[in-house]
Amino acid sequence: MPQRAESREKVTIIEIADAAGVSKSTVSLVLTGRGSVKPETRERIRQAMDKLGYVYNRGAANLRNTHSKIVGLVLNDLSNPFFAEFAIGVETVLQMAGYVAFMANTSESVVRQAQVMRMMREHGAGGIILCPALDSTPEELALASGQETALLVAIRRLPGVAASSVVPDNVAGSARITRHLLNLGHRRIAYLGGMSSMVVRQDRHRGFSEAMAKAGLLIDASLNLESMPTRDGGFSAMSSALALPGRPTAVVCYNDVVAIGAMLAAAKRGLVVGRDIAIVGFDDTSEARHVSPALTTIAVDAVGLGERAAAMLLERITNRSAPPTSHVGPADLVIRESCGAYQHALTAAG
Amino acid sequence: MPQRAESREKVTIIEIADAAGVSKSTVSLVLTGRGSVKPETRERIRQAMDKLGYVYNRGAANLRNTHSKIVGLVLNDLSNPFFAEFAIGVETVLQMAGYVAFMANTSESVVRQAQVMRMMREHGAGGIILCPALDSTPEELALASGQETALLVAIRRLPGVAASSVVPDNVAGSARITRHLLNLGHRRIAYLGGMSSMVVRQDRHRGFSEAMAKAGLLIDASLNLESMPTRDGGFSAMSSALALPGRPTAVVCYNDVVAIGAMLAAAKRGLVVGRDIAIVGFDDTSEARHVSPALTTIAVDAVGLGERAAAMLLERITNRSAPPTSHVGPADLVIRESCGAYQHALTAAG
DNA sequence: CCGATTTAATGGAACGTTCCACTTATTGGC
DNA sequence: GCCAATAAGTGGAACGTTCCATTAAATCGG
Repeated sequence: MPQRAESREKVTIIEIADAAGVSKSTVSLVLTGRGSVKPETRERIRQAMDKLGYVYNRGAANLRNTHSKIVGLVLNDLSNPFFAEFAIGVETVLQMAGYVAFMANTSESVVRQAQVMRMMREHGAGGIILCPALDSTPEELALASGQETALLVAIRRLPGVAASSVVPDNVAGSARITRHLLNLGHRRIAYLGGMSSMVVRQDRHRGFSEAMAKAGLLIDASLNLESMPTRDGGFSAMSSALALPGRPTAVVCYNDVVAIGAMLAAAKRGLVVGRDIAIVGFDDTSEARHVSPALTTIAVDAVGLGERAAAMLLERITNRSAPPTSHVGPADLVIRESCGAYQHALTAAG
Repeated sequence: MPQRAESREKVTIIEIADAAGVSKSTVSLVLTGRGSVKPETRERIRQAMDKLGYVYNRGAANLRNTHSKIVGLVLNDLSNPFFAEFAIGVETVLQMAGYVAFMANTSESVVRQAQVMRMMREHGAGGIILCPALDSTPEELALASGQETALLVAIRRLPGVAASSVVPDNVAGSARITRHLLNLGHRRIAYLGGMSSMVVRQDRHRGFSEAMAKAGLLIDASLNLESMPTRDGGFSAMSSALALPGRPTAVVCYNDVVAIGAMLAAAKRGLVVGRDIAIVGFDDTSEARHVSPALTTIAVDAVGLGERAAAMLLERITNRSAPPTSHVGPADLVIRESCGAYQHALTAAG
């Protein structure tokens, strides 16, 4: 009866060597596939490993190697499906390359972030993909990741940090969706949600402003409303917006979850979204598709960004001393119901 | 200017010792906090570590230790918000205890699952929390986790595997929501979605059957419809159900995502969910709350299950040789709109 | 002021690998 | 049949820690 694990204590390369009647060096050779070993011997060693239930000890190997096949993935908010999808993309590519991911969730806490990054370095991670927590500073990150560990900052750009980066094209996406509303005839457009201290908000708002300016429109300062980037935040900011004397006819939201909050607020006031008012989001999370009316938004392909991030990090890990690179991913307009485009088409046709 | 990382190469405990004028043993003492070291000396060592940018090497330490502070978390479907929430719960407890999680997503692939579990063991994980991929067999798992690595199976019960387990009370939850529909006067109730090979489906369907039997109702075999546990699966299964000669007046779905698919199918046939037909789910994902009409479902507290799983695993890791334990979490009825309870109350009152 | 105890610190042998420098066998060219 | 080249395999010194057995110095009770 072969293939039976029957070990009590940890079985090592040396016991395999004894069982197969070779030296530990030879076992190491078949483990790493490096030297040349007679097929017959290789087979004998393989069988000994199966029989004794051998488990390769990467910790010990890395002690000599330096090359660890571990990558850290630090997420600011795993409960947000957008980041979950991003993580899936990252993981797929890493697994393909034989790497394993240390995944951690910071819940927007910079102290947790520092903790987990330190942990990852201590475990010998060759690189870290970081979606930084809200108040991350470049200084912190500089010392949280030494030059042993390649750093890649994703999703949230972090000016002033020497690392690779992967972000969606927030400016272009925001400009795109704003133009869409302008094309539908809207002139009084609000920008709603997110705090202006957030870099992503700054980028998206810039896209909005540029599109408005290009259309020759002034921006009414009262139509720029901040909020927490949550459903509740969107709800209350939208409530304020609707109480304004000059109520907007269209609203560009910071992201989908804010937009959905805003939609609820509008509905509560008896407005039919897509007819009485246009509301659009950003991200194209799966919720955007299934909310009613379905949300017009900007798709940024979270999975694709994750894959790209992983690929770029691996490149930088293997090809050490390559300079940090940046990638800006596409941001595509997805027209659904909440912008009233179909309503509009109908009116125009009839 | 203190606190400056200025290392080119990896700095070790020995260099710290030299810099602080002590032996490596003393540095190890302050690192582990074990022996008694003069506060003054401790401080000197701490400063040397800061100045040289020392990073503790856990791989090397574990070589002696055996105790690794790594726990693996293997998820079958991270894109499902339910598992993302579960993961958050797990991670919170692990981080609190100074552990770090190796998180991996198998996308229901048993070969990926085997790969990542092997990887985790190779990295010296002290335990693994596993949400098993669909066709996992007890045999595979037995050899995928040796007796070095404590195994805890979560969410999906796996009969015949010697491991701790944490699952929600699927039978009771399903019975509960079925009784709710019976109380609303429904008699012709379908069970929809999931494949009957899935243990979770078996448990949930059993709860359904028992509640029906207790109400003295026979189950019409044509009203037990399988489907993939996805939105599309729910959609097509519901379409078939509606084409049936004796159409059901209520539908108990395998989970929320199937239920949402079913709702779409019903809406497409011109039925108003919650008035013309009752549809209920299971899990209480965040989508259930925000879909329209809001979904009546069973809440199982994914985060809580995750926390519990992590706590139980840690217990078993530290208190080695403790026998495997099981936990069955609560499953509470959440009444919203899709079951028509409000409609029903209205009718009853008027 | 002595022996016993406590405190503070130290070498050095593990831990399980890799990999370099070697040795032996085997093969090939001529 | 000889030399060179290749194939197959081997010891032993790292790698960065921990921890046991010691030592040296300080403290203490009587």
